[in-house]
Amino acid sequence: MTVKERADAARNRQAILDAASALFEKATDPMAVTMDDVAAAARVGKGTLFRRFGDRAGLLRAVFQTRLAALTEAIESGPPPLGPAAPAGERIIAILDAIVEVKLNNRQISLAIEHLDPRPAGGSFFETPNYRAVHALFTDLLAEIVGAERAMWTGHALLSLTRIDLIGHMISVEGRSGEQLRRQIRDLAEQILGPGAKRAGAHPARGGTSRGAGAAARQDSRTNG
Amino acid sequence: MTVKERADAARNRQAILDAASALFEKATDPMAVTMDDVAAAARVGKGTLFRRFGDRAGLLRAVFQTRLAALTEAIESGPPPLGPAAPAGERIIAILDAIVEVKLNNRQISLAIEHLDPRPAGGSFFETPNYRAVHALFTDLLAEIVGAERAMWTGHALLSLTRIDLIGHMISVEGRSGEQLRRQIRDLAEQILGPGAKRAGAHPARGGTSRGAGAAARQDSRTNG
DNA sequence: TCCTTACCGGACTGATGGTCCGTTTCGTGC
DNA sequence: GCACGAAACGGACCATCAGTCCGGTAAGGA
Repeated sequence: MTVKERADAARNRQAILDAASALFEKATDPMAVTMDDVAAAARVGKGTLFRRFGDRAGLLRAVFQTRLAALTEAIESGPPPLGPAAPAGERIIAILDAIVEVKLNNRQISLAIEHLDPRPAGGSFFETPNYRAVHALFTDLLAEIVGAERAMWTGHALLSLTRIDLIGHMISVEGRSGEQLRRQIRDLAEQILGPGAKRAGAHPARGGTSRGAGAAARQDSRTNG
Repeated sequence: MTVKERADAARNRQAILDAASALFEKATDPMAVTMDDVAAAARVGKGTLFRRFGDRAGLLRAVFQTRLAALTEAIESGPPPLGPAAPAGERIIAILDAIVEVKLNNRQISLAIEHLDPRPAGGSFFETPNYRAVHALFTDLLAEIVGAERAMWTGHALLSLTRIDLIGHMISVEGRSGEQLRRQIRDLAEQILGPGAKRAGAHPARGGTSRGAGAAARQDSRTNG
């Protein structure tokens, strides 16, 4: 971003994102979409593909990021219940639910992303910028509800309810509906948050993120993927 | 098992299991242990390896099964709190804790198993005999505690707390101790089970698994892997 | 001891992520 | 317009593996 991206480069980036997006949408098995497929569909050489996105993981994350744009925006600066003005408990539940919704609408890509090899240094999904950001936000919000001591772990636990392979299994194999599922997650989350959920953080300090809540909430909260 | 396995076949099977076991133990990255490595270490040809175990997944499961033998036995017919005589709530928590323990003691293999490609039909980890069995058992026990309606989902939720990638992340990246972690899981599980945990199923019908509890408890409960 | 049959092993294949480098295109200074 | 260096392009090429094939071997019953 220091210098302007060349026109052909920009064009190709977009072509690749579009092609990949379409391919994953169609695919019934995300692992079946190969890098060659994407390159071919985008009418671009493999070299180009890899230079722009580094590796398969980079491409997947880039594609997913576009699907998250709206949610990210809503969390960062939208109105309640997703936005910063919402009471902590409600906000957590709303975000959790929104994450599930996005994942359901983008099942293949989500699956591919959560299933990436933990091999490449710092790639274990939990170290993804997306995951770290939501988890940081959750930790922050949870501190008010379950106490700082349990906040981090509770954050992980809540997010683990949204894992796409589990969700996918319940839908495909157990025959549940998306609605049913979201309600169940919601209910369990409420139980985990406990009776304190409705009380705590009922009204954050006027005028934005002050207090401790600032630390995590300030960093961009690209959503968990 | 219809006819007796030939002597050399048995010898090779054992050699392969031992070699694989050792390799995974040593490895820092489970995906780095290739089938060729295993074959070489076991002093056996690849053909032999694949005929015996079918594919990588089969080998991994076979190896893991050996690590689970004790726990499986304890759950199926051991004394409380793991065995059938324990009150449902306590039993669930004990099993959950034991699963975490086993996974921690076999981190590499666990990681490899939970990270298998969902591609091959019926391979999504949730459809693994191991997972299905524990989940069935949990569902059965949970019916008494949270009601039949929520039993299945609660079972999944509890088991998702034991996923090795999450656990591994908390230990390696967040620097938690195994003890700390097990306590946290235990606490959260108790909260999820709710106040009913201690009450329900306090004493199973005398003389073994009668009533509804039988259905799932009866099938061998190789533990979640 | 002989013969059938299951077993063995390692060369070979196919798929795929990722690299290399000669060629092409962009964008800027003249 | 034009020339030119930098940046981007593209697809042949490479390395790595899971999984297959089949000629050779040896277990173990008759």
